[in-house]
Amino acid sequence: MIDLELPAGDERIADRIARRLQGQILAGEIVPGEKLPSQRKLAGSLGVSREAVREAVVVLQNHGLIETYHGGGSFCKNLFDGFFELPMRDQDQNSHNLQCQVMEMREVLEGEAAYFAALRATDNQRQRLTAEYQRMLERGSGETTLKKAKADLTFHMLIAESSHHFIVMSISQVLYNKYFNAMYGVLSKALKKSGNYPPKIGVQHDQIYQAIMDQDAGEARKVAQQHIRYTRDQMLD
Amino acid sequence: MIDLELPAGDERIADRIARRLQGQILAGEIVPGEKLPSQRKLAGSLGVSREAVREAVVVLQNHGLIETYHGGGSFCKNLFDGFFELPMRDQDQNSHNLQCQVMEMREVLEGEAAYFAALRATDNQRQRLTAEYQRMLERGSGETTLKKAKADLTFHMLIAESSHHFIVMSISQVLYNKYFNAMYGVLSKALKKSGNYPPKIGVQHDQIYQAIMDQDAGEARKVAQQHIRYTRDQMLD
DNA sequence: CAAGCAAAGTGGTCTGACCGAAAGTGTGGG
DNA sequence: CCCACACTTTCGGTCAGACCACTTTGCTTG
Repeated sequence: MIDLELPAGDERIADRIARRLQGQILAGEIVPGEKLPSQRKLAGSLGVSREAVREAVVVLQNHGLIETYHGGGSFCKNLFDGFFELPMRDQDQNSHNLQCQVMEMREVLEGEAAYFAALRATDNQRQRLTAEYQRMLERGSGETTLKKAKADLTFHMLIAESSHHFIVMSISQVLYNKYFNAMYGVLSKALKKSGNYPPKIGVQHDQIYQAIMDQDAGEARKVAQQHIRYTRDQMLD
Repeated sequence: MIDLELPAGDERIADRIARRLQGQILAGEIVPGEKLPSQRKLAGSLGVSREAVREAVVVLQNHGLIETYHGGGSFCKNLFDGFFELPMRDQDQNSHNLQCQVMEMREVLEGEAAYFAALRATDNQRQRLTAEYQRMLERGSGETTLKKAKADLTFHMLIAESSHHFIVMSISQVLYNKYFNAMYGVLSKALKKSGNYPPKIGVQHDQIYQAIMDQDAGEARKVAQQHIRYTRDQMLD
């Protein structure tokens, strides 16, 4: 029986197993495509119950490290397989719902961020905003959706920082960090609908940029909200 | 026994349960911080084994939606917890700057909360809102400022819950829990200026209440924002 | 009213079992 | 010799019941 008592004893056994297997995968002891030992064998060799192993398997599934087939076994996943199909997975009602909620929050949040950024952005932040905006213009097309999404995120995050508003910034960070996938999904949907990056989005980015530069806070809020609302509408059927 | 056969039958039961619970969380049926039914009760009410429920719980844990404690139960997690951590002493809560920012955030946040509450509040929530509103009316004066602040908080939190908007609810909770002192400070200042509880606040509460009851979402947002803006103005010198 | 203790509630783990799907095995006929 | 078919084994999915450890609750007692 293999010992896995190394970590603190107050950790769930399933998590210890999951960590152990994940370590083996990352260390290359288990190669992508390779079949894992059956749950019963793992349970036996580790000296734990099968349920503990099963919960560990669920953890690794959710981490995207393994795939299991009823009657077939569990297999180490190639992390690059399906890497480019990420946006369309999770097309269930829940993720659609979450995407809606994120965009609804962004509408007011980025409105405020733009408002305060117009009022309080420092010269340095104005320069960085200009630089980032130029980069977005130059690259324009010919980029992957993912890169566009990241550029979009950087632009909006810069605005949030420029707002000098602790709470707006904090919420923006959480939203961007935790729900990037949801936002990315929105962008993908919008892209698939209109064929390519809607030119209107470029115009809206320009309006936001100009309003902030002109220190026209009210206008900045208005166009920022319009921008998010437009993106959200693109997503809806 | 509750039916969860809706999705394709080839999906694991645990995933169906996880999706169901996630839906309830996003829809605001389970509020951040709220305790979930015990695994045994869930298993019983859904007509499945406890192991299936346990695996669903593991899924939601990995999604960061719930937290479970040995012997304590599982709780819906507030995803925004811990992100507003900033070295902040208690007296900082009285800083003019922070109070301003809290009220600025509240203005948009409670606007949205009222908007969605008008659209989606359940009958039960309408009743509770009515009851709470009645209590505020009856007690009117003769209370300490602290109690008024708490009643105010309860009223607004009830609206946030009625929004059935996971993100709006989460942010409201964090704001109310973390910055209650700051909000209390605002109210104190307003009180000291005008001598007593401004009657206009009562009128505004009534407007918000009525708009939600009338399911007039746009009006609800407008008057809620006016209410916060008015309170904030009272605070300013 | 407070402190301490017993009971109930709850998650964590184990055992054993059955089902259906997939994979492996052997046998028969071409 | 190879292929097709049926049988057996293996495997994951689900269920039932049990026991342990920890937390919460509530009641008793000082």
